[in-house]
Amino acid sequence: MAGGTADQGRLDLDLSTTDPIPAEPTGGAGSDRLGLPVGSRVVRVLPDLAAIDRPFDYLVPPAWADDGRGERLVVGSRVRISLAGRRVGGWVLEDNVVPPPGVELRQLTKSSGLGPSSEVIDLARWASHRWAGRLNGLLGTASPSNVVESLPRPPPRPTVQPTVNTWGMRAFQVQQTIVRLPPDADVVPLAIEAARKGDALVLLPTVSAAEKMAARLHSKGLPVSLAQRQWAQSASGGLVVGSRSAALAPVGNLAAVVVVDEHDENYQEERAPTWHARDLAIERARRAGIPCVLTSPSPSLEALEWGELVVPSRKEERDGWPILDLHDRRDDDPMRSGLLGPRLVEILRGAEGDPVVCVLNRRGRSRLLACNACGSLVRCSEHQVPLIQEDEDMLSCPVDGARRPQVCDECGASRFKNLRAGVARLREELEALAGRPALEVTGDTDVTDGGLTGHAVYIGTEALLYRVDSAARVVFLEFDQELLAPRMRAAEQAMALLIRAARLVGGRSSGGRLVVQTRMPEHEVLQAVLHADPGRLAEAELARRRLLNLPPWSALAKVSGPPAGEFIARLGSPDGIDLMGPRDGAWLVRAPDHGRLSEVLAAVERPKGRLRIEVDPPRA
DNA sequence: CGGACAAGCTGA
DNA sequence: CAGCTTGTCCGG
Repeated sequence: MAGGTADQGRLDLDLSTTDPIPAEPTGGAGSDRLGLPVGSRVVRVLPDLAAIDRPFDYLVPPAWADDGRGERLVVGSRVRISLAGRRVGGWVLEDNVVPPPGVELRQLTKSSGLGPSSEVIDLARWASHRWAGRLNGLLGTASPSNVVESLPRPPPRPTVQPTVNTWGMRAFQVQQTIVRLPPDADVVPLAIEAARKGDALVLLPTVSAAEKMAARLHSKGLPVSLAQRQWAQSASGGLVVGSRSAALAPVGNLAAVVVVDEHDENYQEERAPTWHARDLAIERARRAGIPCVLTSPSPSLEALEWGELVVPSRKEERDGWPILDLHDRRDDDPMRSGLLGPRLVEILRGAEGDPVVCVLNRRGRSRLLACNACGSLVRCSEHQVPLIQEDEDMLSCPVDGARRPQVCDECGASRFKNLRAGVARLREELEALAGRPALEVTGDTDVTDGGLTGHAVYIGTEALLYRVDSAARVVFLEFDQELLAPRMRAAEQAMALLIRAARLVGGRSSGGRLVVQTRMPEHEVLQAVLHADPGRLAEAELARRRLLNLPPWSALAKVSGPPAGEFIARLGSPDGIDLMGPRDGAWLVRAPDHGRLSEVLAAVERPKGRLRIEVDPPRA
């Protein structure tokens, strides 16, 4: 991203730098001065090499003008170039440029077919600035995996009946809508409504969800293509369905965008740049002036801030959430009960149906302590996170390291119980209690295509929720570590787990029931599910973030890697920017908004080395 | 990224 | 000081 902002007043330390000279807007006059044949065509090409984020100029071979290749070569086209003696791929970023004087141009080696449109390239440029990363990775995501020489004929416009669904109709009445749908709601009507607008993009959090959606829309006679596999067909038009990467897919004449389950963390790229498909979809729709509809059972704060909330009827929403059984572990004898509360016995024996899926997250190293006398969790009164027992009688806060004596805030007792237990032993206890075998599912348990079947009781981490297709009951053995995880989005992430589980058991109208063992039954995540009212979570979370000046009230970036200190030093202390850290070698940069954050990050000359910048850090 | 070249390290 | 390793620079 050479396009640094001029108003940042970056010092020119070295006047002899050979930055690429921007093309003169005056056109190709004076090419004789460069020793080029008059009329030669020069294009600016970005190499497809991870380490190079700078374009180079190449001559279009004159012979291409005669055989049609020259005409097909446009901004976005994939080409092969010779760079520093080897052949690499690249994208044409600009056409008819005036090369900087004094360099001997090489010719393009080969034309490799179509690439992203200039609209998508501009969108990718925006994203590379927004998430402070390189352009070529985004262009790779936006490009076909094989050479596409031409596009198929656009599909005929389907004739689609308007939906009779109330929220389906309301969704597209304004340009920016977030539709809050219960977990068991079917979003096909929204996709169909989008198809009525014209060519449309439908995003889902995973490839398999996208495949299922595509199959269903196809069976309704709609012209569907999967963005991942059918680049050319997507580019020709129709309904384009895909996961995160589809935010950059070509779509004929894009007329509407739908993002299903926008709260899902799969929409964010894990590697830097940590771009978010929901935000990219929003920006894409905004630029095109077309409607964008997001859906979620529990919309993110970002989505709520962005669009107009559409809510189904109270009855429809309530029926679509399962019943939540809260097992308050504070009532249990803290000396004797482990992770298996007394009320689980009947469920594990199958009295309420099979299969029973038991979830226990072992992520995180910190132990969870509960008071032996009153059963309350031991946590920091300031940061609300669980305290860690460091030595015999001192507790420390993982957020700021403050230490305090080992005394229960609630009742003054000083003996605590470690709530974490070995999972292998837990399975045995589970089997003993259930009176039948239980299957432990770990990351490397093999799963047949259709998901796990054939067992009555499963135990595993949250990954289990992605391995099983349906369940009679999902039991969260220890949910408090999710609620209290020392991460900004812990509550939303805990909610996402419950949504996932809700889909396995179905809505209350069809008998769906979740079981959560907790010592915090009043927590807003649990209350929101209990009352099938996600607004309770959003309201509490928004207030909490406001208090701490966290997103969406501000914008964050995490800077890490060996050169992070140098980067932060070069950043200085610009207006409105807070620096926090270092913590484990990483700094947090906070700005009032993303515009300012991106601007500040782009103004710093990056020190060399493995610097990692995560805008909207997923684990902050 | 990967090649070119320069600057450091080692061993007789 | 040759011969090798490690680091830095740069590509049209």
